[in-house]
Amino acid sequence: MSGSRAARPAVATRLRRLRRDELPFDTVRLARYLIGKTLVHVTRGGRAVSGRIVETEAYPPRDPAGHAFRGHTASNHSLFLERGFAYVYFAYGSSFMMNVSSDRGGVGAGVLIRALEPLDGVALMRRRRRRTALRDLARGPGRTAAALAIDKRVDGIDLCGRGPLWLADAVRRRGSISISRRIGISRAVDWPLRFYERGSRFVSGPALR
DNA sequence: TATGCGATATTCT
DNA sequence: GAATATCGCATAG
Repeated sequence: MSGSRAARPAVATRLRRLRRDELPFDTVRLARYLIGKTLVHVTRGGRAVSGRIVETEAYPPRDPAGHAFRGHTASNHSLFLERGFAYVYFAYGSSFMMNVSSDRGGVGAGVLIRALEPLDGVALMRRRRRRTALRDLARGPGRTAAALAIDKRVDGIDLCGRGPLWLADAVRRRGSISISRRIGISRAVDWPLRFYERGSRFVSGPALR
């Protein structure tokens, strides 16, 4: 039931925030780098919700499947920021999705955050996501945004700054990284640009192994 | 577990 | 008007 207010200690708010100079410029390297790191969102009331990043997808410069492919527009502006900013968009009439901008300013590229292993604020995530199993709270990009209450309001925010949404160090050493094709796209479908922690039950897509 | 399908809003054509 | 970096429910096996 939702009455589990056994407030677990907030792990993520004690983690060191990532500095921009630690983030790789290269989109693929950034996508790999982010596996195992922590994403934290503190909303009104100071409640922290966080998770371990277990799945990412790279959308490098000149990628036909990337939202920046047709050039700079008002809606994809955040993809053109320097690395470490949030690009949030709304798709399919129901889901927000978050990217971490990559590469240098003026270059449109980013890393889609596809799945998290919940850490802090599980009760709050459950409330936002309805009665869902722990495994499904943030398994998929739309679910991740919903669980963390990520929407257009945080588009363009600096994930290496002092704002309410940020990237932090890993809570523990990560497992090895597996690679696959990306999910849900129709162009450049064969490019091996999806990365996930091998064996994690919190990864989206068909059950692994 | 796997597959299929409808819903839904924003963006670009 | 078409397409979409998805989700949740339904159904079958």
